[in-house]
Amino acid sequence: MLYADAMSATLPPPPGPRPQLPVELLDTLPSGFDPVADEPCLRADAARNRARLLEAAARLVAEHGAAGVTMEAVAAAAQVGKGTVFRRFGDRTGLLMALMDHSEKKFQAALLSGPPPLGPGAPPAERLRAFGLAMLSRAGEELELQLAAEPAPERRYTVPARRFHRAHVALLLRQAAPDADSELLAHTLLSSLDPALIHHLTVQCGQPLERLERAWTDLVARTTGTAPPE
Amino acid sequence: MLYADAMSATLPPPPGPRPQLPVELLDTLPSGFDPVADEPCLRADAARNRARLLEAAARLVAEHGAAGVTMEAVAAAAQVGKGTVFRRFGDRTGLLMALMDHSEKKFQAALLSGPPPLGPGAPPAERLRAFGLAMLSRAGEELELQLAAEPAPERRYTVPARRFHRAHVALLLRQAAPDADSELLAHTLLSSLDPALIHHLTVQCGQPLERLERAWTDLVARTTGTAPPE
DNA sequence: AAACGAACCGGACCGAGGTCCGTTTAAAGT
DNA sequence: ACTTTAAACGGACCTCGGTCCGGTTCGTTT
Repeated sequence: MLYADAMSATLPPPPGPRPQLPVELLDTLPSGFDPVADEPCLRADAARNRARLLEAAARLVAEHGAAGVTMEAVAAAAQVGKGTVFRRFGDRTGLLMALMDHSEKKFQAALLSGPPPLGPGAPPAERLRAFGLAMLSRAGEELELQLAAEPAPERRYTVPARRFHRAHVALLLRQAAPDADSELLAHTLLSSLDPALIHHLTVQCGQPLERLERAWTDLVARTTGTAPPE
Repeated sequence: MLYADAMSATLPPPPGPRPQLPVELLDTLPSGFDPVADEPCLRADAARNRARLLEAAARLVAEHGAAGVTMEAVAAAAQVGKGTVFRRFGDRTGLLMALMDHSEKKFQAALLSGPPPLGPGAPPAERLRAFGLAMLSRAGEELELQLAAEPAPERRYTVPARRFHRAHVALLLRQAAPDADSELLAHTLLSSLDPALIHHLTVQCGQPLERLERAWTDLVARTTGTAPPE
């Protein structure tokens, strides 16, 4: 199942060789859990600092907004050296994405094994519709973080979370629109849920979320050729 | 005509009040041309430095790629102070976009008054198709620059060039798919021509441009409900 | 021609992301 | 307990985008 690949960690294993084990659930599970991958098995101090850093970062977001999350500030707030932040999260984007990891993993779980129509059980077109609505709803909550966490253009489409979403949408499309290029069409559909676009439409243009929801529903109907639900 | 608005200059007039005159063609015309707008009427030294800077920037792109275009390097190469670069172009993104202005203006002219199917005269769905193919072709040429010129997420959808494209696509959609939310659908269609996506698919995934072209054609057909041209 | 003011110039300066490398330390082996 | 080693640490350091402000220049007005 190619889902597994996309489920992988936010941060690519930076140092050392790593036996392939894509699924990483480190901070929802007791440390030392994973019997195969050793990447999540951080040294005691490293794990402690990682937790500290995430907590500090979250606090900074709450207090000063995402723009206030400076690598130096996070390091200071966690009483840790700056280098440690970069070693753990790679770069600012990595840190911000790690901050959203919980929410993302929960979402992915809902897609894979939650109740329909988001999870399996509903017809593909309807699951697609539910997917978009869920994404819009998520954006409503952590839009600022999603914006701030946007990686450089060259990396944007290789972010694990996005690859997962793409694989999910492509899978549904393959069933709902068998004659289309589901891979590329998945890209297109996902693009219309881009946080930057949502921000532009809602915050900058003052459009209500409902309009975006209607547009998504309509888009799904058009591309899959199914009739829109009234 | 709401085209006019989107045709406006790459850089918003930073200092002083400006009588509304949207169309700006400054560097294709002798300076001092515009009888209404005074923004393009730069002082002699300013105009000279602007030209120097653009030339220097273009040379740097040619020699070291877009990544080599450092504001300081450009300033040095143009034998000009760093502050001057920022005064003229606002920021790095502004400079890079100015570098693409010629090509963009030509493209816009082709859309507005060029020969069909890109220009007026062809049925809307076909013009849409031509638009996407033209965008893909353009991306093939100056992809690197387009990537480097990508603005921050909050500004991405307010860039004049993009607003123009959006208005154009929305106009065509209003005819080709009257029952859709043409504004939002325009956003969606445009997103699938995003330089970052094109880069990802062609450079990183090695997909041939033809596949993207087919996907675009198919997408237009699906969303407008018209039959795809065989 | 002289004076005037707005626009422009330039480079010192700042903040933030990211790198580097000498030092420390956790944990595995003896 | 002692050695060893790979990993983690931390903060000095670098680069680059962006700001600021005192000095200069262009174009105009009298």
